[in-house]
Amino acid sequence: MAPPLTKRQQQAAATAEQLLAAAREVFVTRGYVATTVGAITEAANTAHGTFYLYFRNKEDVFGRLIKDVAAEMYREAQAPWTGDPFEALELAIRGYLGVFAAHGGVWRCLMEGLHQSPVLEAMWLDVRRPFIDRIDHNLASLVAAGSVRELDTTVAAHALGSMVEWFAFTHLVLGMPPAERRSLDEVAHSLTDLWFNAVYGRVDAKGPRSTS
Amino acid sequence: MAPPLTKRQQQAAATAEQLLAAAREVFVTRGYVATTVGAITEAANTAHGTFYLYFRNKEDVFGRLIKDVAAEMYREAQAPWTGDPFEALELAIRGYLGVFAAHGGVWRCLMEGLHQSPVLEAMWLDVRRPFIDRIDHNLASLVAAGSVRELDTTVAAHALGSMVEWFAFTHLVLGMPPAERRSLDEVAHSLTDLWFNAVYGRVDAKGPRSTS
Amino acid sequence: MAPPLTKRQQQAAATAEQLLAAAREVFVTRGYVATTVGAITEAANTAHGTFYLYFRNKEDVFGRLIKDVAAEMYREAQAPWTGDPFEALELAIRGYLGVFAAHGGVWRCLMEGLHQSPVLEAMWLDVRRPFIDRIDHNLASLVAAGSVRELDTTVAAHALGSMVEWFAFTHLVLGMPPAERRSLDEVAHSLTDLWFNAVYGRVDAKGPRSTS
Amino acid sequence: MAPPLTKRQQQAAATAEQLLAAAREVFVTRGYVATTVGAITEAANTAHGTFYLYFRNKEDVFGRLIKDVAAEMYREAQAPWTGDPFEALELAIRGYLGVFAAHGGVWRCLMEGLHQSPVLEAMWLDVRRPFIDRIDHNLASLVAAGSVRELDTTVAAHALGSMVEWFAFTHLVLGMPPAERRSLDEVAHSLTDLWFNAVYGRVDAKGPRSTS
DNA sequence: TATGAATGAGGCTTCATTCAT
DNA sequence: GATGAATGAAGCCTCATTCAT
Repeated sequence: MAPPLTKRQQQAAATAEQLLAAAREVFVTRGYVATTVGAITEAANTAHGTFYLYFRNKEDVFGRLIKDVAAEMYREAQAPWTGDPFEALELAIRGYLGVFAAHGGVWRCLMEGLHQSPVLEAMWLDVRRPFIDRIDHNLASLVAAGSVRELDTTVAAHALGSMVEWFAFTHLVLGMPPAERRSLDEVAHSLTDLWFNAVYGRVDAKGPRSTS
Repeated sequence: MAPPLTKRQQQAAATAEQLLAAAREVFVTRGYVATTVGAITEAANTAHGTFYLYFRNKEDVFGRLIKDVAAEMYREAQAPWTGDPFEALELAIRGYLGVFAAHGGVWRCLMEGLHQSPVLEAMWLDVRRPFIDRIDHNLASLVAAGSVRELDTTVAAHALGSMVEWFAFTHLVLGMPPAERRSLDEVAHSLTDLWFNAVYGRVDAKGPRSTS
Repeated sequence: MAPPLTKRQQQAAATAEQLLAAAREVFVTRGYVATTVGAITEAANTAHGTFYLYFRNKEDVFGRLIKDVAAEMYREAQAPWTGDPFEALELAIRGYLGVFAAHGGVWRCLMEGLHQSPVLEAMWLDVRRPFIDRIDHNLASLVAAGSVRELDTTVAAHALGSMVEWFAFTHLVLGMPPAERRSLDEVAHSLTDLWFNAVYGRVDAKGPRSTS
Repeated sequence: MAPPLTKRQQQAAATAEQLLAAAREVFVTRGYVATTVGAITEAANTAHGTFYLYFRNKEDVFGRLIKDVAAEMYREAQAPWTGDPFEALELAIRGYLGVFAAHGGVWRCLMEGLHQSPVLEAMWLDVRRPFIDRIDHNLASLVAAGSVRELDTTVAAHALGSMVEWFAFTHLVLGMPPAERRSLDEVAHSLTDLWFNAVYGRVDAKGPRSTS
């Protein structure tokens, strides 16, 4: 099954891995812009030139890292979404926040790199898309089933995704105040509450008075 | 009251203004990282060295710009919030989106610069705070008045603010798809609908199952 | 007579040939300086290191190529030089121009490489020498036979050789204007006319004034 | 008349001159390809970065040098071309050879650089053109006056120019044998003799027999 | 023989910052 | 105040060459 690797190929793979790991390390600690190829090779204990055997440049390594890391993160963040809707949602949001808290450095770097090249921007949007699409799909099912009011599911999916994502970023990565005084569980509960009402709410546009 | 300015001081003030304007221009078109002091002085038609008479470095000018520009933008984005709650909210959100659409370059640069130094990060959070605080305050009033259910108004304020902010950024600045097929008004309406229900919703956690 | 080659030796010879052919190809298309060992091995479909099994470095391969290629070209350019002197000369010159036109890339590279190392310079001069010597020899015969005036045949040989060579290079390789509007035959005729008169001319230094 | 230069401008001009002189020195001794910006600034006793204040890169300095130096050389090589035609021609050729002998290093470098970029190639052709044009023009006058037979003056001008140029290069710069045993005067005389006969010759194409 | 991963020297270019004018 | 020439550190990238497999 596994292609038989020669010793050379193993060596090479190991070097690539070493560089990738070093790159991740350096990116996380110094940020995207401040990271230099020299810093990466130094951390990887390889010659400077070795880097260019495996990557075209900084953007290139970062791109590969994004694909690996971000995909892994969005995956990790996806709870099963079965059983009681509220609980399922809460679990998912809690998972997402957990990932953010655990991989803050990566996330911060990703958010930074995003601005440094159209390629990385596109890459990020690509990695993020499935996450949003999943929300969209779920909302569409609910609307189709008549469980929730008519709504523009695509905009809603992006908006709700953005809510959690940007809240998580500003609080868990940038460390804004509320996060400090509340547990992840409390925050997750609040976010779920908002999301849940935003979706299942029956308040019509003319105001709260008509609420059942 | 105002101390009479000497000719020199007027000159100096004019030069500073010139540099500031040029910096804004350059930051917006090239982005934070790609902007160089040389590009700014060139755009300002001043000598390279003149820059350092007024600013310590790039971070310094940018900091001053943030204070001016971002504050102005968050201010511009604030509708009066009177009359019918839904309409007031919609107006506010619509205003916010409008500002984003109009000043995309500034926002993009702001979001980018944010990641380039702790000082700028703090500055951005400072500029942003009043915007969130205002939401928090409004929510708190509603809760106090019993108009809406009990909720963690601070977390909610951050979450809702994040929702609009990050949605606006990804769509109006990065140009994600939904924005292309919907008018600002439509998007504003959808966001308002979500926000409104999130706040005024009465769906309790155990509820939706019974609504289906 | 020929020592029977082992399988290995055949292999090796084939590889060397492959590299040589690839080198020629690459040199012609990229020029001497721009050619890298990597480009050669890539074109030859061999490992990078294999190159060093057969050549010391770029200069080395190029040297061998010169010997093969340039000698072949100078040979190709030599018409038999029998029969009517003018026609023989014209044929020879026409042949020379033809070779230049056909192998422009090789010449260009040769002329370039020439400047990159004393060794290559000497090599080129060596390859070129027979070509000049032949002219010298022919001129000497003519002088000895009294068919042409006394002249420094060696200088004349170099001068006339240079005339054709450099004209051919500037026009057929660098593409200077006259070449574009004249056929090779026309140019060859003009050159032959000049050469012929230069050699067979009887105009003495004091003469032309009386011809006017 | 002279624009009054401030001290600063004088300084700057001096630096530029320093760099230019250093560049010339380095180019001549190391050749075009082997010359590095670092070597130039070192020779000029300036910081590495200073170079880029005055030139875009190596090609750029070289281009400016060509314009200065080569033009100067072609100019120096132009004798008045009056009085006795043979003597005038001999003088011109002698001057040309003298220039080559004196500025061999520059010429060698020029011939080398020529191959390293289309821009430099074009530049060389431009500098050279007037030299060829002048010959063409003179030949055309002679033909018009009936002093010489009908001939393709343009091709002849290029050919004769090439003869002297390439002979000079191979002998005075590359140091081919004949130059070592003959004085510049002797060589000039031989070249003039060839040129003169090539132009004023009346030998018709069918061979020496019909010569007057 | 052949391979190709690894090395590291070397050249290029940009720019923030200083300082004499 | 304003100028702009000069500096030199810092990053980028390429390649010739070696050597263990």
